[in-house]
Amino acid sequence: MPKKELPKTYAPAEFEDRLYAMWCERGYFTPKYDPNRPSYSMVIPPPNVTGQLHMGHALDETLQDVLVRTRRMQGYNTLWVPGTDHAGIATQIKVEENLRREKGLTRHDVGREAFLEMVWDWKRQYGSRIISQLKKLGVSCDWTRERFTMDDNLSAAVKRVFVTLYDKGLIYRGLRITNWCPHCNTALSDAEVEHRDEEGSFWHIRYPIKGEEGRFVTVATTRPETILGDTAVAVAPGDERYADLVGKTLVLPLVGREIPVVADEAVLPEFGTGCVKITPAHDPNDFETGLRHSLEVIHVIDGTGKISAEGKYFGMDRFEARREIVKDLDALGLLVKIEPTTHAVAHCYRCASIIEPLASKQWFVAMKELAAPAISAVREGEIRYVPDRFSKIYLNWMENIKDWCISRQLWWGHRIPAYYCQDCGEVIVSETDVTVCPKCGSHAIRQEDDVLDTWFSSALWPFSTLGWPGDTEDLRRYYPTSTLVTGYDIITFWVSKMIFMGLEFMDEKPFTDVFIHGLVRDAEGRKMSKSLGNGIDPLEIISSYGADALRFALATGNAPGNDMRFSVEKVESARNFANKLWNASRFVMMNLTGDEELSLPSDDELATEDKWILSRLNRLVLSVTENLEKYEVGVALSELYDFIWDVFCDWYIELVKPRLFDPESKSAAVCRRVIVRVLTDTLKLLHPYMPFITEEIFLSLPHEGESIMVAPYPTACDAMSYPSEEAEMDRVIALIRGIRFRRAERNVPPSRRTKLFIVTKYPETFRGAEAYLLKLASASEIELVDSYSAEGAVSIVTDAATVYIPLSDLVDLEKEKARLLAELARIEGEIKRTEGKLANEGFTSKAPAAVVDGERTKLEKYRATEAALRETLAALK
RNA sequence: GGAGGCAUAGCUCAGUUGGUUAGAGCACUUGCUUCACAUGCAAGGGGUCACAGGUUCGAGUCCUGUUGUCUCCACCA
Repeated sequence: MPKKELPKTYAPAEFEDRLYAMWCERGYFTPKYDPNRPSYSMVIPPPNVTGQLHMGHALDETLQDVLVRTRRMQGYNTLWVPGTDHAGIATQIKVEENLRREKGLTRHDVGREAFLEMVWDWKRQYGSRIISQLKKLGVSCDWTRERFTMDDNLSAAVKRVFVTLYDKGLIYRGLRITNWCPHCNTALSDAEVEHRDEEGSFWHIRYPIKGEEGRFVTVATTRPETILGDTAVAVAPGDERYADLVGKTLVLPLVGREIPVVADEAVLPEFGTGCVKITPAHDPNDFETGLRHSLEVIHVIDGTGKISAEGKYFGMDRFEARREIVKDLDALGLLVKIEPTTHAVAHCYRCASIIEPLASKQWFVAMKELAAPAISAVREGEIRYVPDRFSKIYLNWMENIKDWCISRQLWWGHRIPAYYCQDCGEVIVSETDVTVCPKCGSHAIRQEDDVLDTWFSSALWPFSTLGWPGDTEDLRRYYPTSTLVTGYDIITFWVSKMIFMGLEFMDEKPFTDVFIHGLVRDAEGRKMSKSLGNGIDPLEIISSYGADALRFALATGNAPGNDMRFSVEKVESARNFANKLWNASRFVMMNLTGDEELSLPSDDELATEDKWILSRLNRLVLSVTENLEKYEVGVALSELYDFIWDVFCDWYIELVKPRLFDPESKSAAVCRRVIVRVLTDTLKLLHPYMPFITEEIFLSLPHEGESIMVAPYPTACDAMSYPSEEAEMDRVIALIRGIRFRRAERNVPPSRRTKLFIVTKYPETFRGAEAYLLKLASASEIELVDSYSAEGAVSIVTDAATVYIPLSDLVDLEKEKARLLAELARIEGEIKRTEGKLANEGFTSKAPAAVVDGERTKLEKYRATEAALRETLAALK
């Protein structure tokens, strides 16, 4: 392998795109299936096809890529399926807005066919944008398997599922109150509605009792305009105040309709006036009440939010009508009072319009039967949420589930495969187009106009992307998938639906682990949003700092499931880390001959610090691997950070510089092999997090294989464990730190090198450490002595050694004594505490042996330090 | 109304089944143009782990309550 050199500065823009193109060209992202190896598969949570990459995606994809790249290096058949979602409402609204802006037209002006063609055009134009943005992040999805929820095969899956559920009686069509958005002009599922507390008014209105001149019933309402659709007034069954009213007839003000007073258990006597006006067509509770009392359903507001009831208010906007009606009631003397109140108002999650509850015919999935296995799969641990607390959220929702409204009055989406015979009224549900009525033979067939909820198709994503309803190799190899990575905000929308659909149609869970992460917030903790304008564009971060720095910033410093604050400072810090690694690698390369053997030297050739770093590396491998198994992505990464920066750069490299600067020596040759191994293994561990920089360095180092991406992941082994060398180096490091501290405290300039007199019971260790002390502790000379007169010297006492630095000009005898006494007092405190612990029966008998041993070792060290301190103090007198 | 999260250094956050003297990054102080890196090196200061009880040999960690804060769910007209 020829010697290569890295450019002086870390400039990610110069190699990230090049490396990504190389990986793609070589097909590394596409698994080469080996039946003897286990599979690890994931499906991407499909971003909206017309969307743009935001920080939430960046976090989600980074975490997935970390898992996938690790498994791939570990030798699994690793598949990560990418794709996009057609995102019904979001996409349709975008195209509609475009149409209005450019041509001043609505979708109705151009018609269904032409409009859909426009959406497809839009999709063709912008659908690849989010994909290319994902690629900038470095994600290792198998692009040969890219899917779209409206691909032919995925649409076929949707039809198959719809028809099957319908045939089983689990899909039905019914008149229900649905959340209607007058702006988007469609029904919404409960999940698509956001409730916000708002200031409003409580209007108390009198309804005259028929035949009893001057007697009224007073109702309280927050929506007086719905009075037009009232078909009853209800009171609580046991309410004595109104017991005599039940069964009487009221005359509806402004309308004149006669309506009954009924007793209904849904009424809370203590709330409002205890009398509730019932508007079955425009309120979910009232609808239910209406069913119980066979009340008429009278629509008075249409889908655009305008009054549809004949009469004075016809055609008015609902809020205008409200004002008019209140005014008119007041004029009639029927308005008793207006009470200010706060109440939850439903808004469309897309356009924020106030939702109008509307009774209409919609398609529903009956959820009870489907939910049961989905509940037990999680309850029995077949599917595991990480962190576990999210299973509570899931179960709570699943156990209280209501039927799922799946029809949407949109054009963009999967058109419901139901057909109506115009002649005999037959409803036909079929996977194939229907042109003839099977019942009456009529050709007057019309397909349902509505399309399905977007989540209907994404619920099938884990198996539809693998080829279902076909019987494919991919399904056999990669289903169920291993891990689903997503944010907690989408558990009820999506995760839950995949679970019951997977169990129903595959007879098997769609994934084993659900790894949940939090939301990315801005530096002030606010949600990033377009309207606030506080969003940070991941692509801008990538172009200024590199994808690796962004990935690092997102993957570190927060625990699973917790929200994180994102700031440019974090990215800068990540970039600095990359730069550190870059420069350490440059240093290593500068000192290589380029033809180093990649095997490690034998044990007896290794220096103490070599064994120390190899042993530390071995522990790092173990710990990083274990943490990744537990999805402790952030912990694993911070361990890598500490190892690379503190252990490798600040200590190992500094320790071995003298050896490397004498390139002809045998010792240098040994060191070169060790340092290449340590750096390479560290790069491999880091690669899943920072794929680009690690690849760029890996390829510049002497290496085996053509890419770090497909290099085997390091494994820990006992042969690489050197506990006694670790202990030895720790003694030396502790002493060097002590010397540096005292020198800094005494303001000894770095240029002033000093002789060290060392008293120790580990003479071999410190004789062997002479070179380290000369270099890292600004020593001019080392002498091991049996004792030393402390006068005129600064002393450093550790449990392993006492060092005296003759600095008579800088030493204040009294201060030195006071310092040693303070140190002694502290150590004595520690001894007392530790002794107390060890004298405690309960502790020694109940605590684990390792903990007790730890305390004993500690005590020994304290005692050694105490003895050394006393000796030094004695020598001072 | 129900459920859940969070509360640890000036700031942002780690702290994995309870077990050394509670950690990191940023910020701060001091000293360094040391030939990989000033996007750096060395050293340092800084915490009553929100509060009150409890369990335990031992609690930042487990339990109960209180306070503050955020989020989700929910039809009180």
